[in-house]
Amino acid sequence: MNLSVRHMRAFMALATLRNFTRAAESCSLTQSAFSALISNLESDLDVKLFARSTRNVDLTAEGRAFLAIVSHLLPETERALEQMQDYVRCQRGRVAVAALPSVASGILPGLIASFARDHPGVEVVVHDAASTVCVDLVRNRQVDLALCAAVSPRPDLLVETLATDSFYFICLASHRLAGRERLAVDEVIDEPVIVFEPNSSVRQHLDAAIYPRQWVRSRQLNALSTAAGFVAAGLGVTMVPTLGLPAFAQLGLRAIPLTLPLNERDICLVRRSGEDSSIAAAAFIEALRARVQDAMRALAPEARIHREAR
Amino acid sequence: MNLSVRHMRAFMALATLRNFTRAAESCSLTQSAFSALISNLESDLDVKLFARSTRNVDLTAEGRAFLAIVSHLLPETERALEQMQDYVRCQRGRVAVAALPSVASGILPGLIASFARDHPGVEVVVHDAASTVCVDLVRNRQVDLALCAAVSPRPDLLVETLATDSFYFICLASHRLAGRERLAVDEVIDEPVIVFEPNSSVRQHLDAAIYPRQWVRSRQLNALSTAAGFVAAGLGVTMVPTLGLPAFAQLGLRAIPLTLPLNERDICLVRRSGEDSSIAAAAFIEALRARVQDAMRALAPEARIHREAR
DNA sequence: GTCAATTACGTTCTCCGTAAGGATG
DNA sequence: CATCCTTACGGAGAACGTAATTGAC
Repeated sequence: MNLSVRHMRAFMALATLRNFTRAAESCSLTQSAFSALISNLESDLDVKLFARSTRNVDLTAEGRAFLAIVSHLLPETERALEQMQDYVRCQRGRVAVAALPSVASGILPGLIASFARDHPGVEVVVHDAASTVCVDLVRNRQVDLALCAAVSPRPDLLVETLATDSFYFICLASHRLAGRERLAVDEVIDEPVIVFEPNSSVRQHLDAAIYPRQWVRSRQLNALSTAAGFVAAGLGVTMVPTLGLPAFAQLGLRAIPLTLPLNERDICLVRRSGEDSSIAAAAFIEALRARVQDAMRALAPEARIHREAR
Repeated sequence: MNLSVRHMRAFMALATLRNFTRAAESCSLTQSAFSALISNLESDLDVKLFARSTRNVDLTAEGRAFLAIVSHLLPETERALEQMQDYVRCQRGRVAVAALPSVASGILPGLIASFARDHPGVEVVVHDAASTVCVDLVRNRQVDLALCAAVSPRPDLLVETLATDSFYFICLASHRLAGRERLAVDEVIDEPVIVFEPNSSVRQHLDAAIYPRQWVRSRQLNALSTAAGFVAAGLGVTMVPTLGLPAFAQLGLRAIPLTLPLNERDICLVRRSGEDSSIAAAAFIEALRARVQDAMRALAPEARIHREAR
């Protein structure tokens, strides 16, 4: 016995309308095809479900029992199919994303908000972590994708550069370099700077950028916002990429574009290779590709000044 | 989309075994047919459910969602089909029977007990009522069948005589006729008898049997058991059919076969014509036909004496 | 080279629609 | 005779099996 949704729909139509001709219409079938369908259902179940005279159609006792069953089963089945269509239309699902703290705070909020508008019902979970942790989360299948700094190529990973980020020198408006439009590395190399922890991707990029030279370190901190407080309090200067700028958006601070030997820091999308993304994850990646560059441009102080000028 | 049990079973098999060849076997299909089946399911749902390399089969994210759905839906559907099979195998259902009190108390208990052994899960409901009420219950579809006295033929009723019943003269062992093997109507016509209510089928048959003559009525009662008490207390004699004898099975009472002009009282099966019985009702009727005569013979005092003698 | 899934292809069976048949009011 | 369900029949498409093909270890 191979009961199908078609069988149940036909049965329900006939049980409700008690008329083959109209039930057939409601199923978009000819009366004869519909008759055969019901007849097959009956012989498959090995039960007469309808007592039909040429003039009247009525449920048998067993037909009433089947009606009681199908009344529950059919809606449940159709709900299940609807649910699957929601996955296909990307109105249901789950995307887990690992991201560097700067990415998570800088561009994900706006991006997730607009993704949620297009795909209500899709849950987006964000893990913020350092680059190496992000990559491990991808490899362990704890997340669908990661947004982090460039990683060494591995056969099980698919890495794609989504955007490039550049660095800014952060100081008080009263600092001697505060009036400059752009700075070169040699102009700031002797400045004691507030640096971040060695495993942060910002620190790693900055260290690598001037290797084998080294920065003059005044302090070492963890969070961007802490560094912002220190700079605002006149306790030093620092350097951060565009994505880190929102933490420094407070009065009295200047962010000046900085030219480094290794000037661009890649923001990469990392996935497992040889594995298709879920529909929801694919849609999220599509949204990322479409909007990451714009989102980053919006964070640059030039853009901000431009916006304020309007 | 026409999801069927076959689809769900195939999906569950593959999701469980993660191997096309073995899943195909478990569904009694060749590997190629099974592959096509899964492929059709995917294209019907418009979702890739399995990520397959030539070496490995794994669920996709959407496949896992479908698994969660089907894990509930399939067992429920199979339970529903099982339930229908129970109706077919007559292990589930309901039979409503209307019967004369004498039938209900005389032969139905044993018959229902043996029917229940063969058909556990089938509920048998008994309405005991006078013949005319029984017939109305059938016509109003409140019961599937009635066991009652002969009724005047109607086009909407199907009447079948299942058994014939004969009458007995009931008296104390000390009564002047107590020693007789058989009595004729003339021998008891002048005896004041305890009669039953005019609409009882026993009364109607007894009155009709000697029409236009009439019985000498000493008392009029309703229940057989009441009459038995009266006779045992020496308050009179009465006459009942075989089916009424169990109520008089007490010490000191004699039941003597009586020959009346209208000697046989038909016990009829009454159904609605032009309508098939439910499977359960049909089985009950079958059991009735097979066992009613034996059940009635077992009630006759001759049989009882015979049993006691062994 | 072997195991496992897909593709190719011919047969069979099912499903559907047109059209004729039969029962009932 | 009009209505409504069933049966008859032919064609389109689906399902299945055999067998060849592709791909990964």
